[in-house]
Amino acid sequence: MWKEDIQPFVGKKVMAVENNTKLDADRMLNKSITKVKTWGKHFLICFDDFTLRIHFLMFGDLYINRRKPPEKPIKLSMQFADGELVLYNCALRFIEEPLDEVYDWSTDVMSEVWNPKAAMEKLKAIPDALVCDALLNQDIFSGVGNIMKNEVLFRTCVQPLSMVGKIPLKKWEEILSELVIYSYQFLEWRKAGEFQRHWEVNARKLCPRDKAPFIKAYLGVDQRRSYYCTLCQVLYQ
DNA sequence: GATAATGTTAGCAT
DNA sequence: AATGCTAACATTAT
Repeated sequence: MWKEDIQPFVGKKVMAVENNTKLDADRMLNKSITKVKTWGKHFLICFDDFTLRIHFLMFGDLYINRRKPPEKPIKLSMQFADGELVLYNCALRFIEEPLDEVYDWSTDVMSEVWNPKAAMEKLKAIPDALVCDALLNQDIFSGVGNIMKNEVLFRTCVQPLSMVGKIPLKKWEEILSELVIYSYQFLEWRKAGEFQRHWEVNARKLCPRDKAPFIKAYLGVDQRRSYYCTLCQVLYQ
C-alpha cells in the first residue's frame, strides 16, 4: 500500500532531509526518486545510481505529508517541494549496486515473476528442515512472516513441526499457492486496517474447525511463536 | 504497568 | 574461517 501511496513522489527531487541515522542521507539532496520497488519486506526507493533500502522491522511506519501522532522520534524525513515522507522505527541502508544484481525477484511471493518451482527446488535441498523454519526463510519465500506462517499452515492443515522432506509434493503445492493467496489477502486487510480480525489461528485460543484448544509454542531455529491444532493439522515426520 | 510480539542484524564469543 | 548467540531497536495491545 505504501508503494502505491508514494507514487506521487516518483520523479520528485529531495529538497531537504532530517536524518537521525548514521547514513549519509545528504547524498539524496537534489536527487530525484526514479522508482519505488519492493522485494519481500524490503521497501526500495531508487535514485539514479543508488537505492535507499528500508526495512520496517516489527514496528516501522511511513507517514506521508504528516507526522505520526503522538510525536515520536523520526528516523528519516525526506522533504520535497510539495510534500514529505517520514520514516519511523526502520532499518535503513543504501544499496550501491544495480538492484537486479542484489535481488532475485523470483523469490518474492508477491512478485510478478514469483517462481514456485525454484522454491520447490530449494525445499528439496533441505529435507530435514522444519516447515515452520522453511516458510520464514526469506531466500525462499521473501515477504512471508510469522503470522502468515501460522495462518497458511492452518489453512493447509500442516503442523509447524513437520519436516520439509516428509510433506507430499501435492501438499507443498497447496502451501505455495496458499502463501500467495494469503499475501494478497493480507495486503487488502491491512489497507482496510482490519488484518487482525481475519486471523484464524494466530493468537487465537480455540480451533474454529473442531473447537480444540490451539497449541502455542515457540518453534524452530528462531523460536518463533506458533499456534496449531493437533486434531486437524497433520504432522508429517 | 508489565509483558509480549508482525523482524533483522551488528557485534561479540566460540 | 565459520558458526552461533545476544542485545538492540522501539510501539502497542492486552
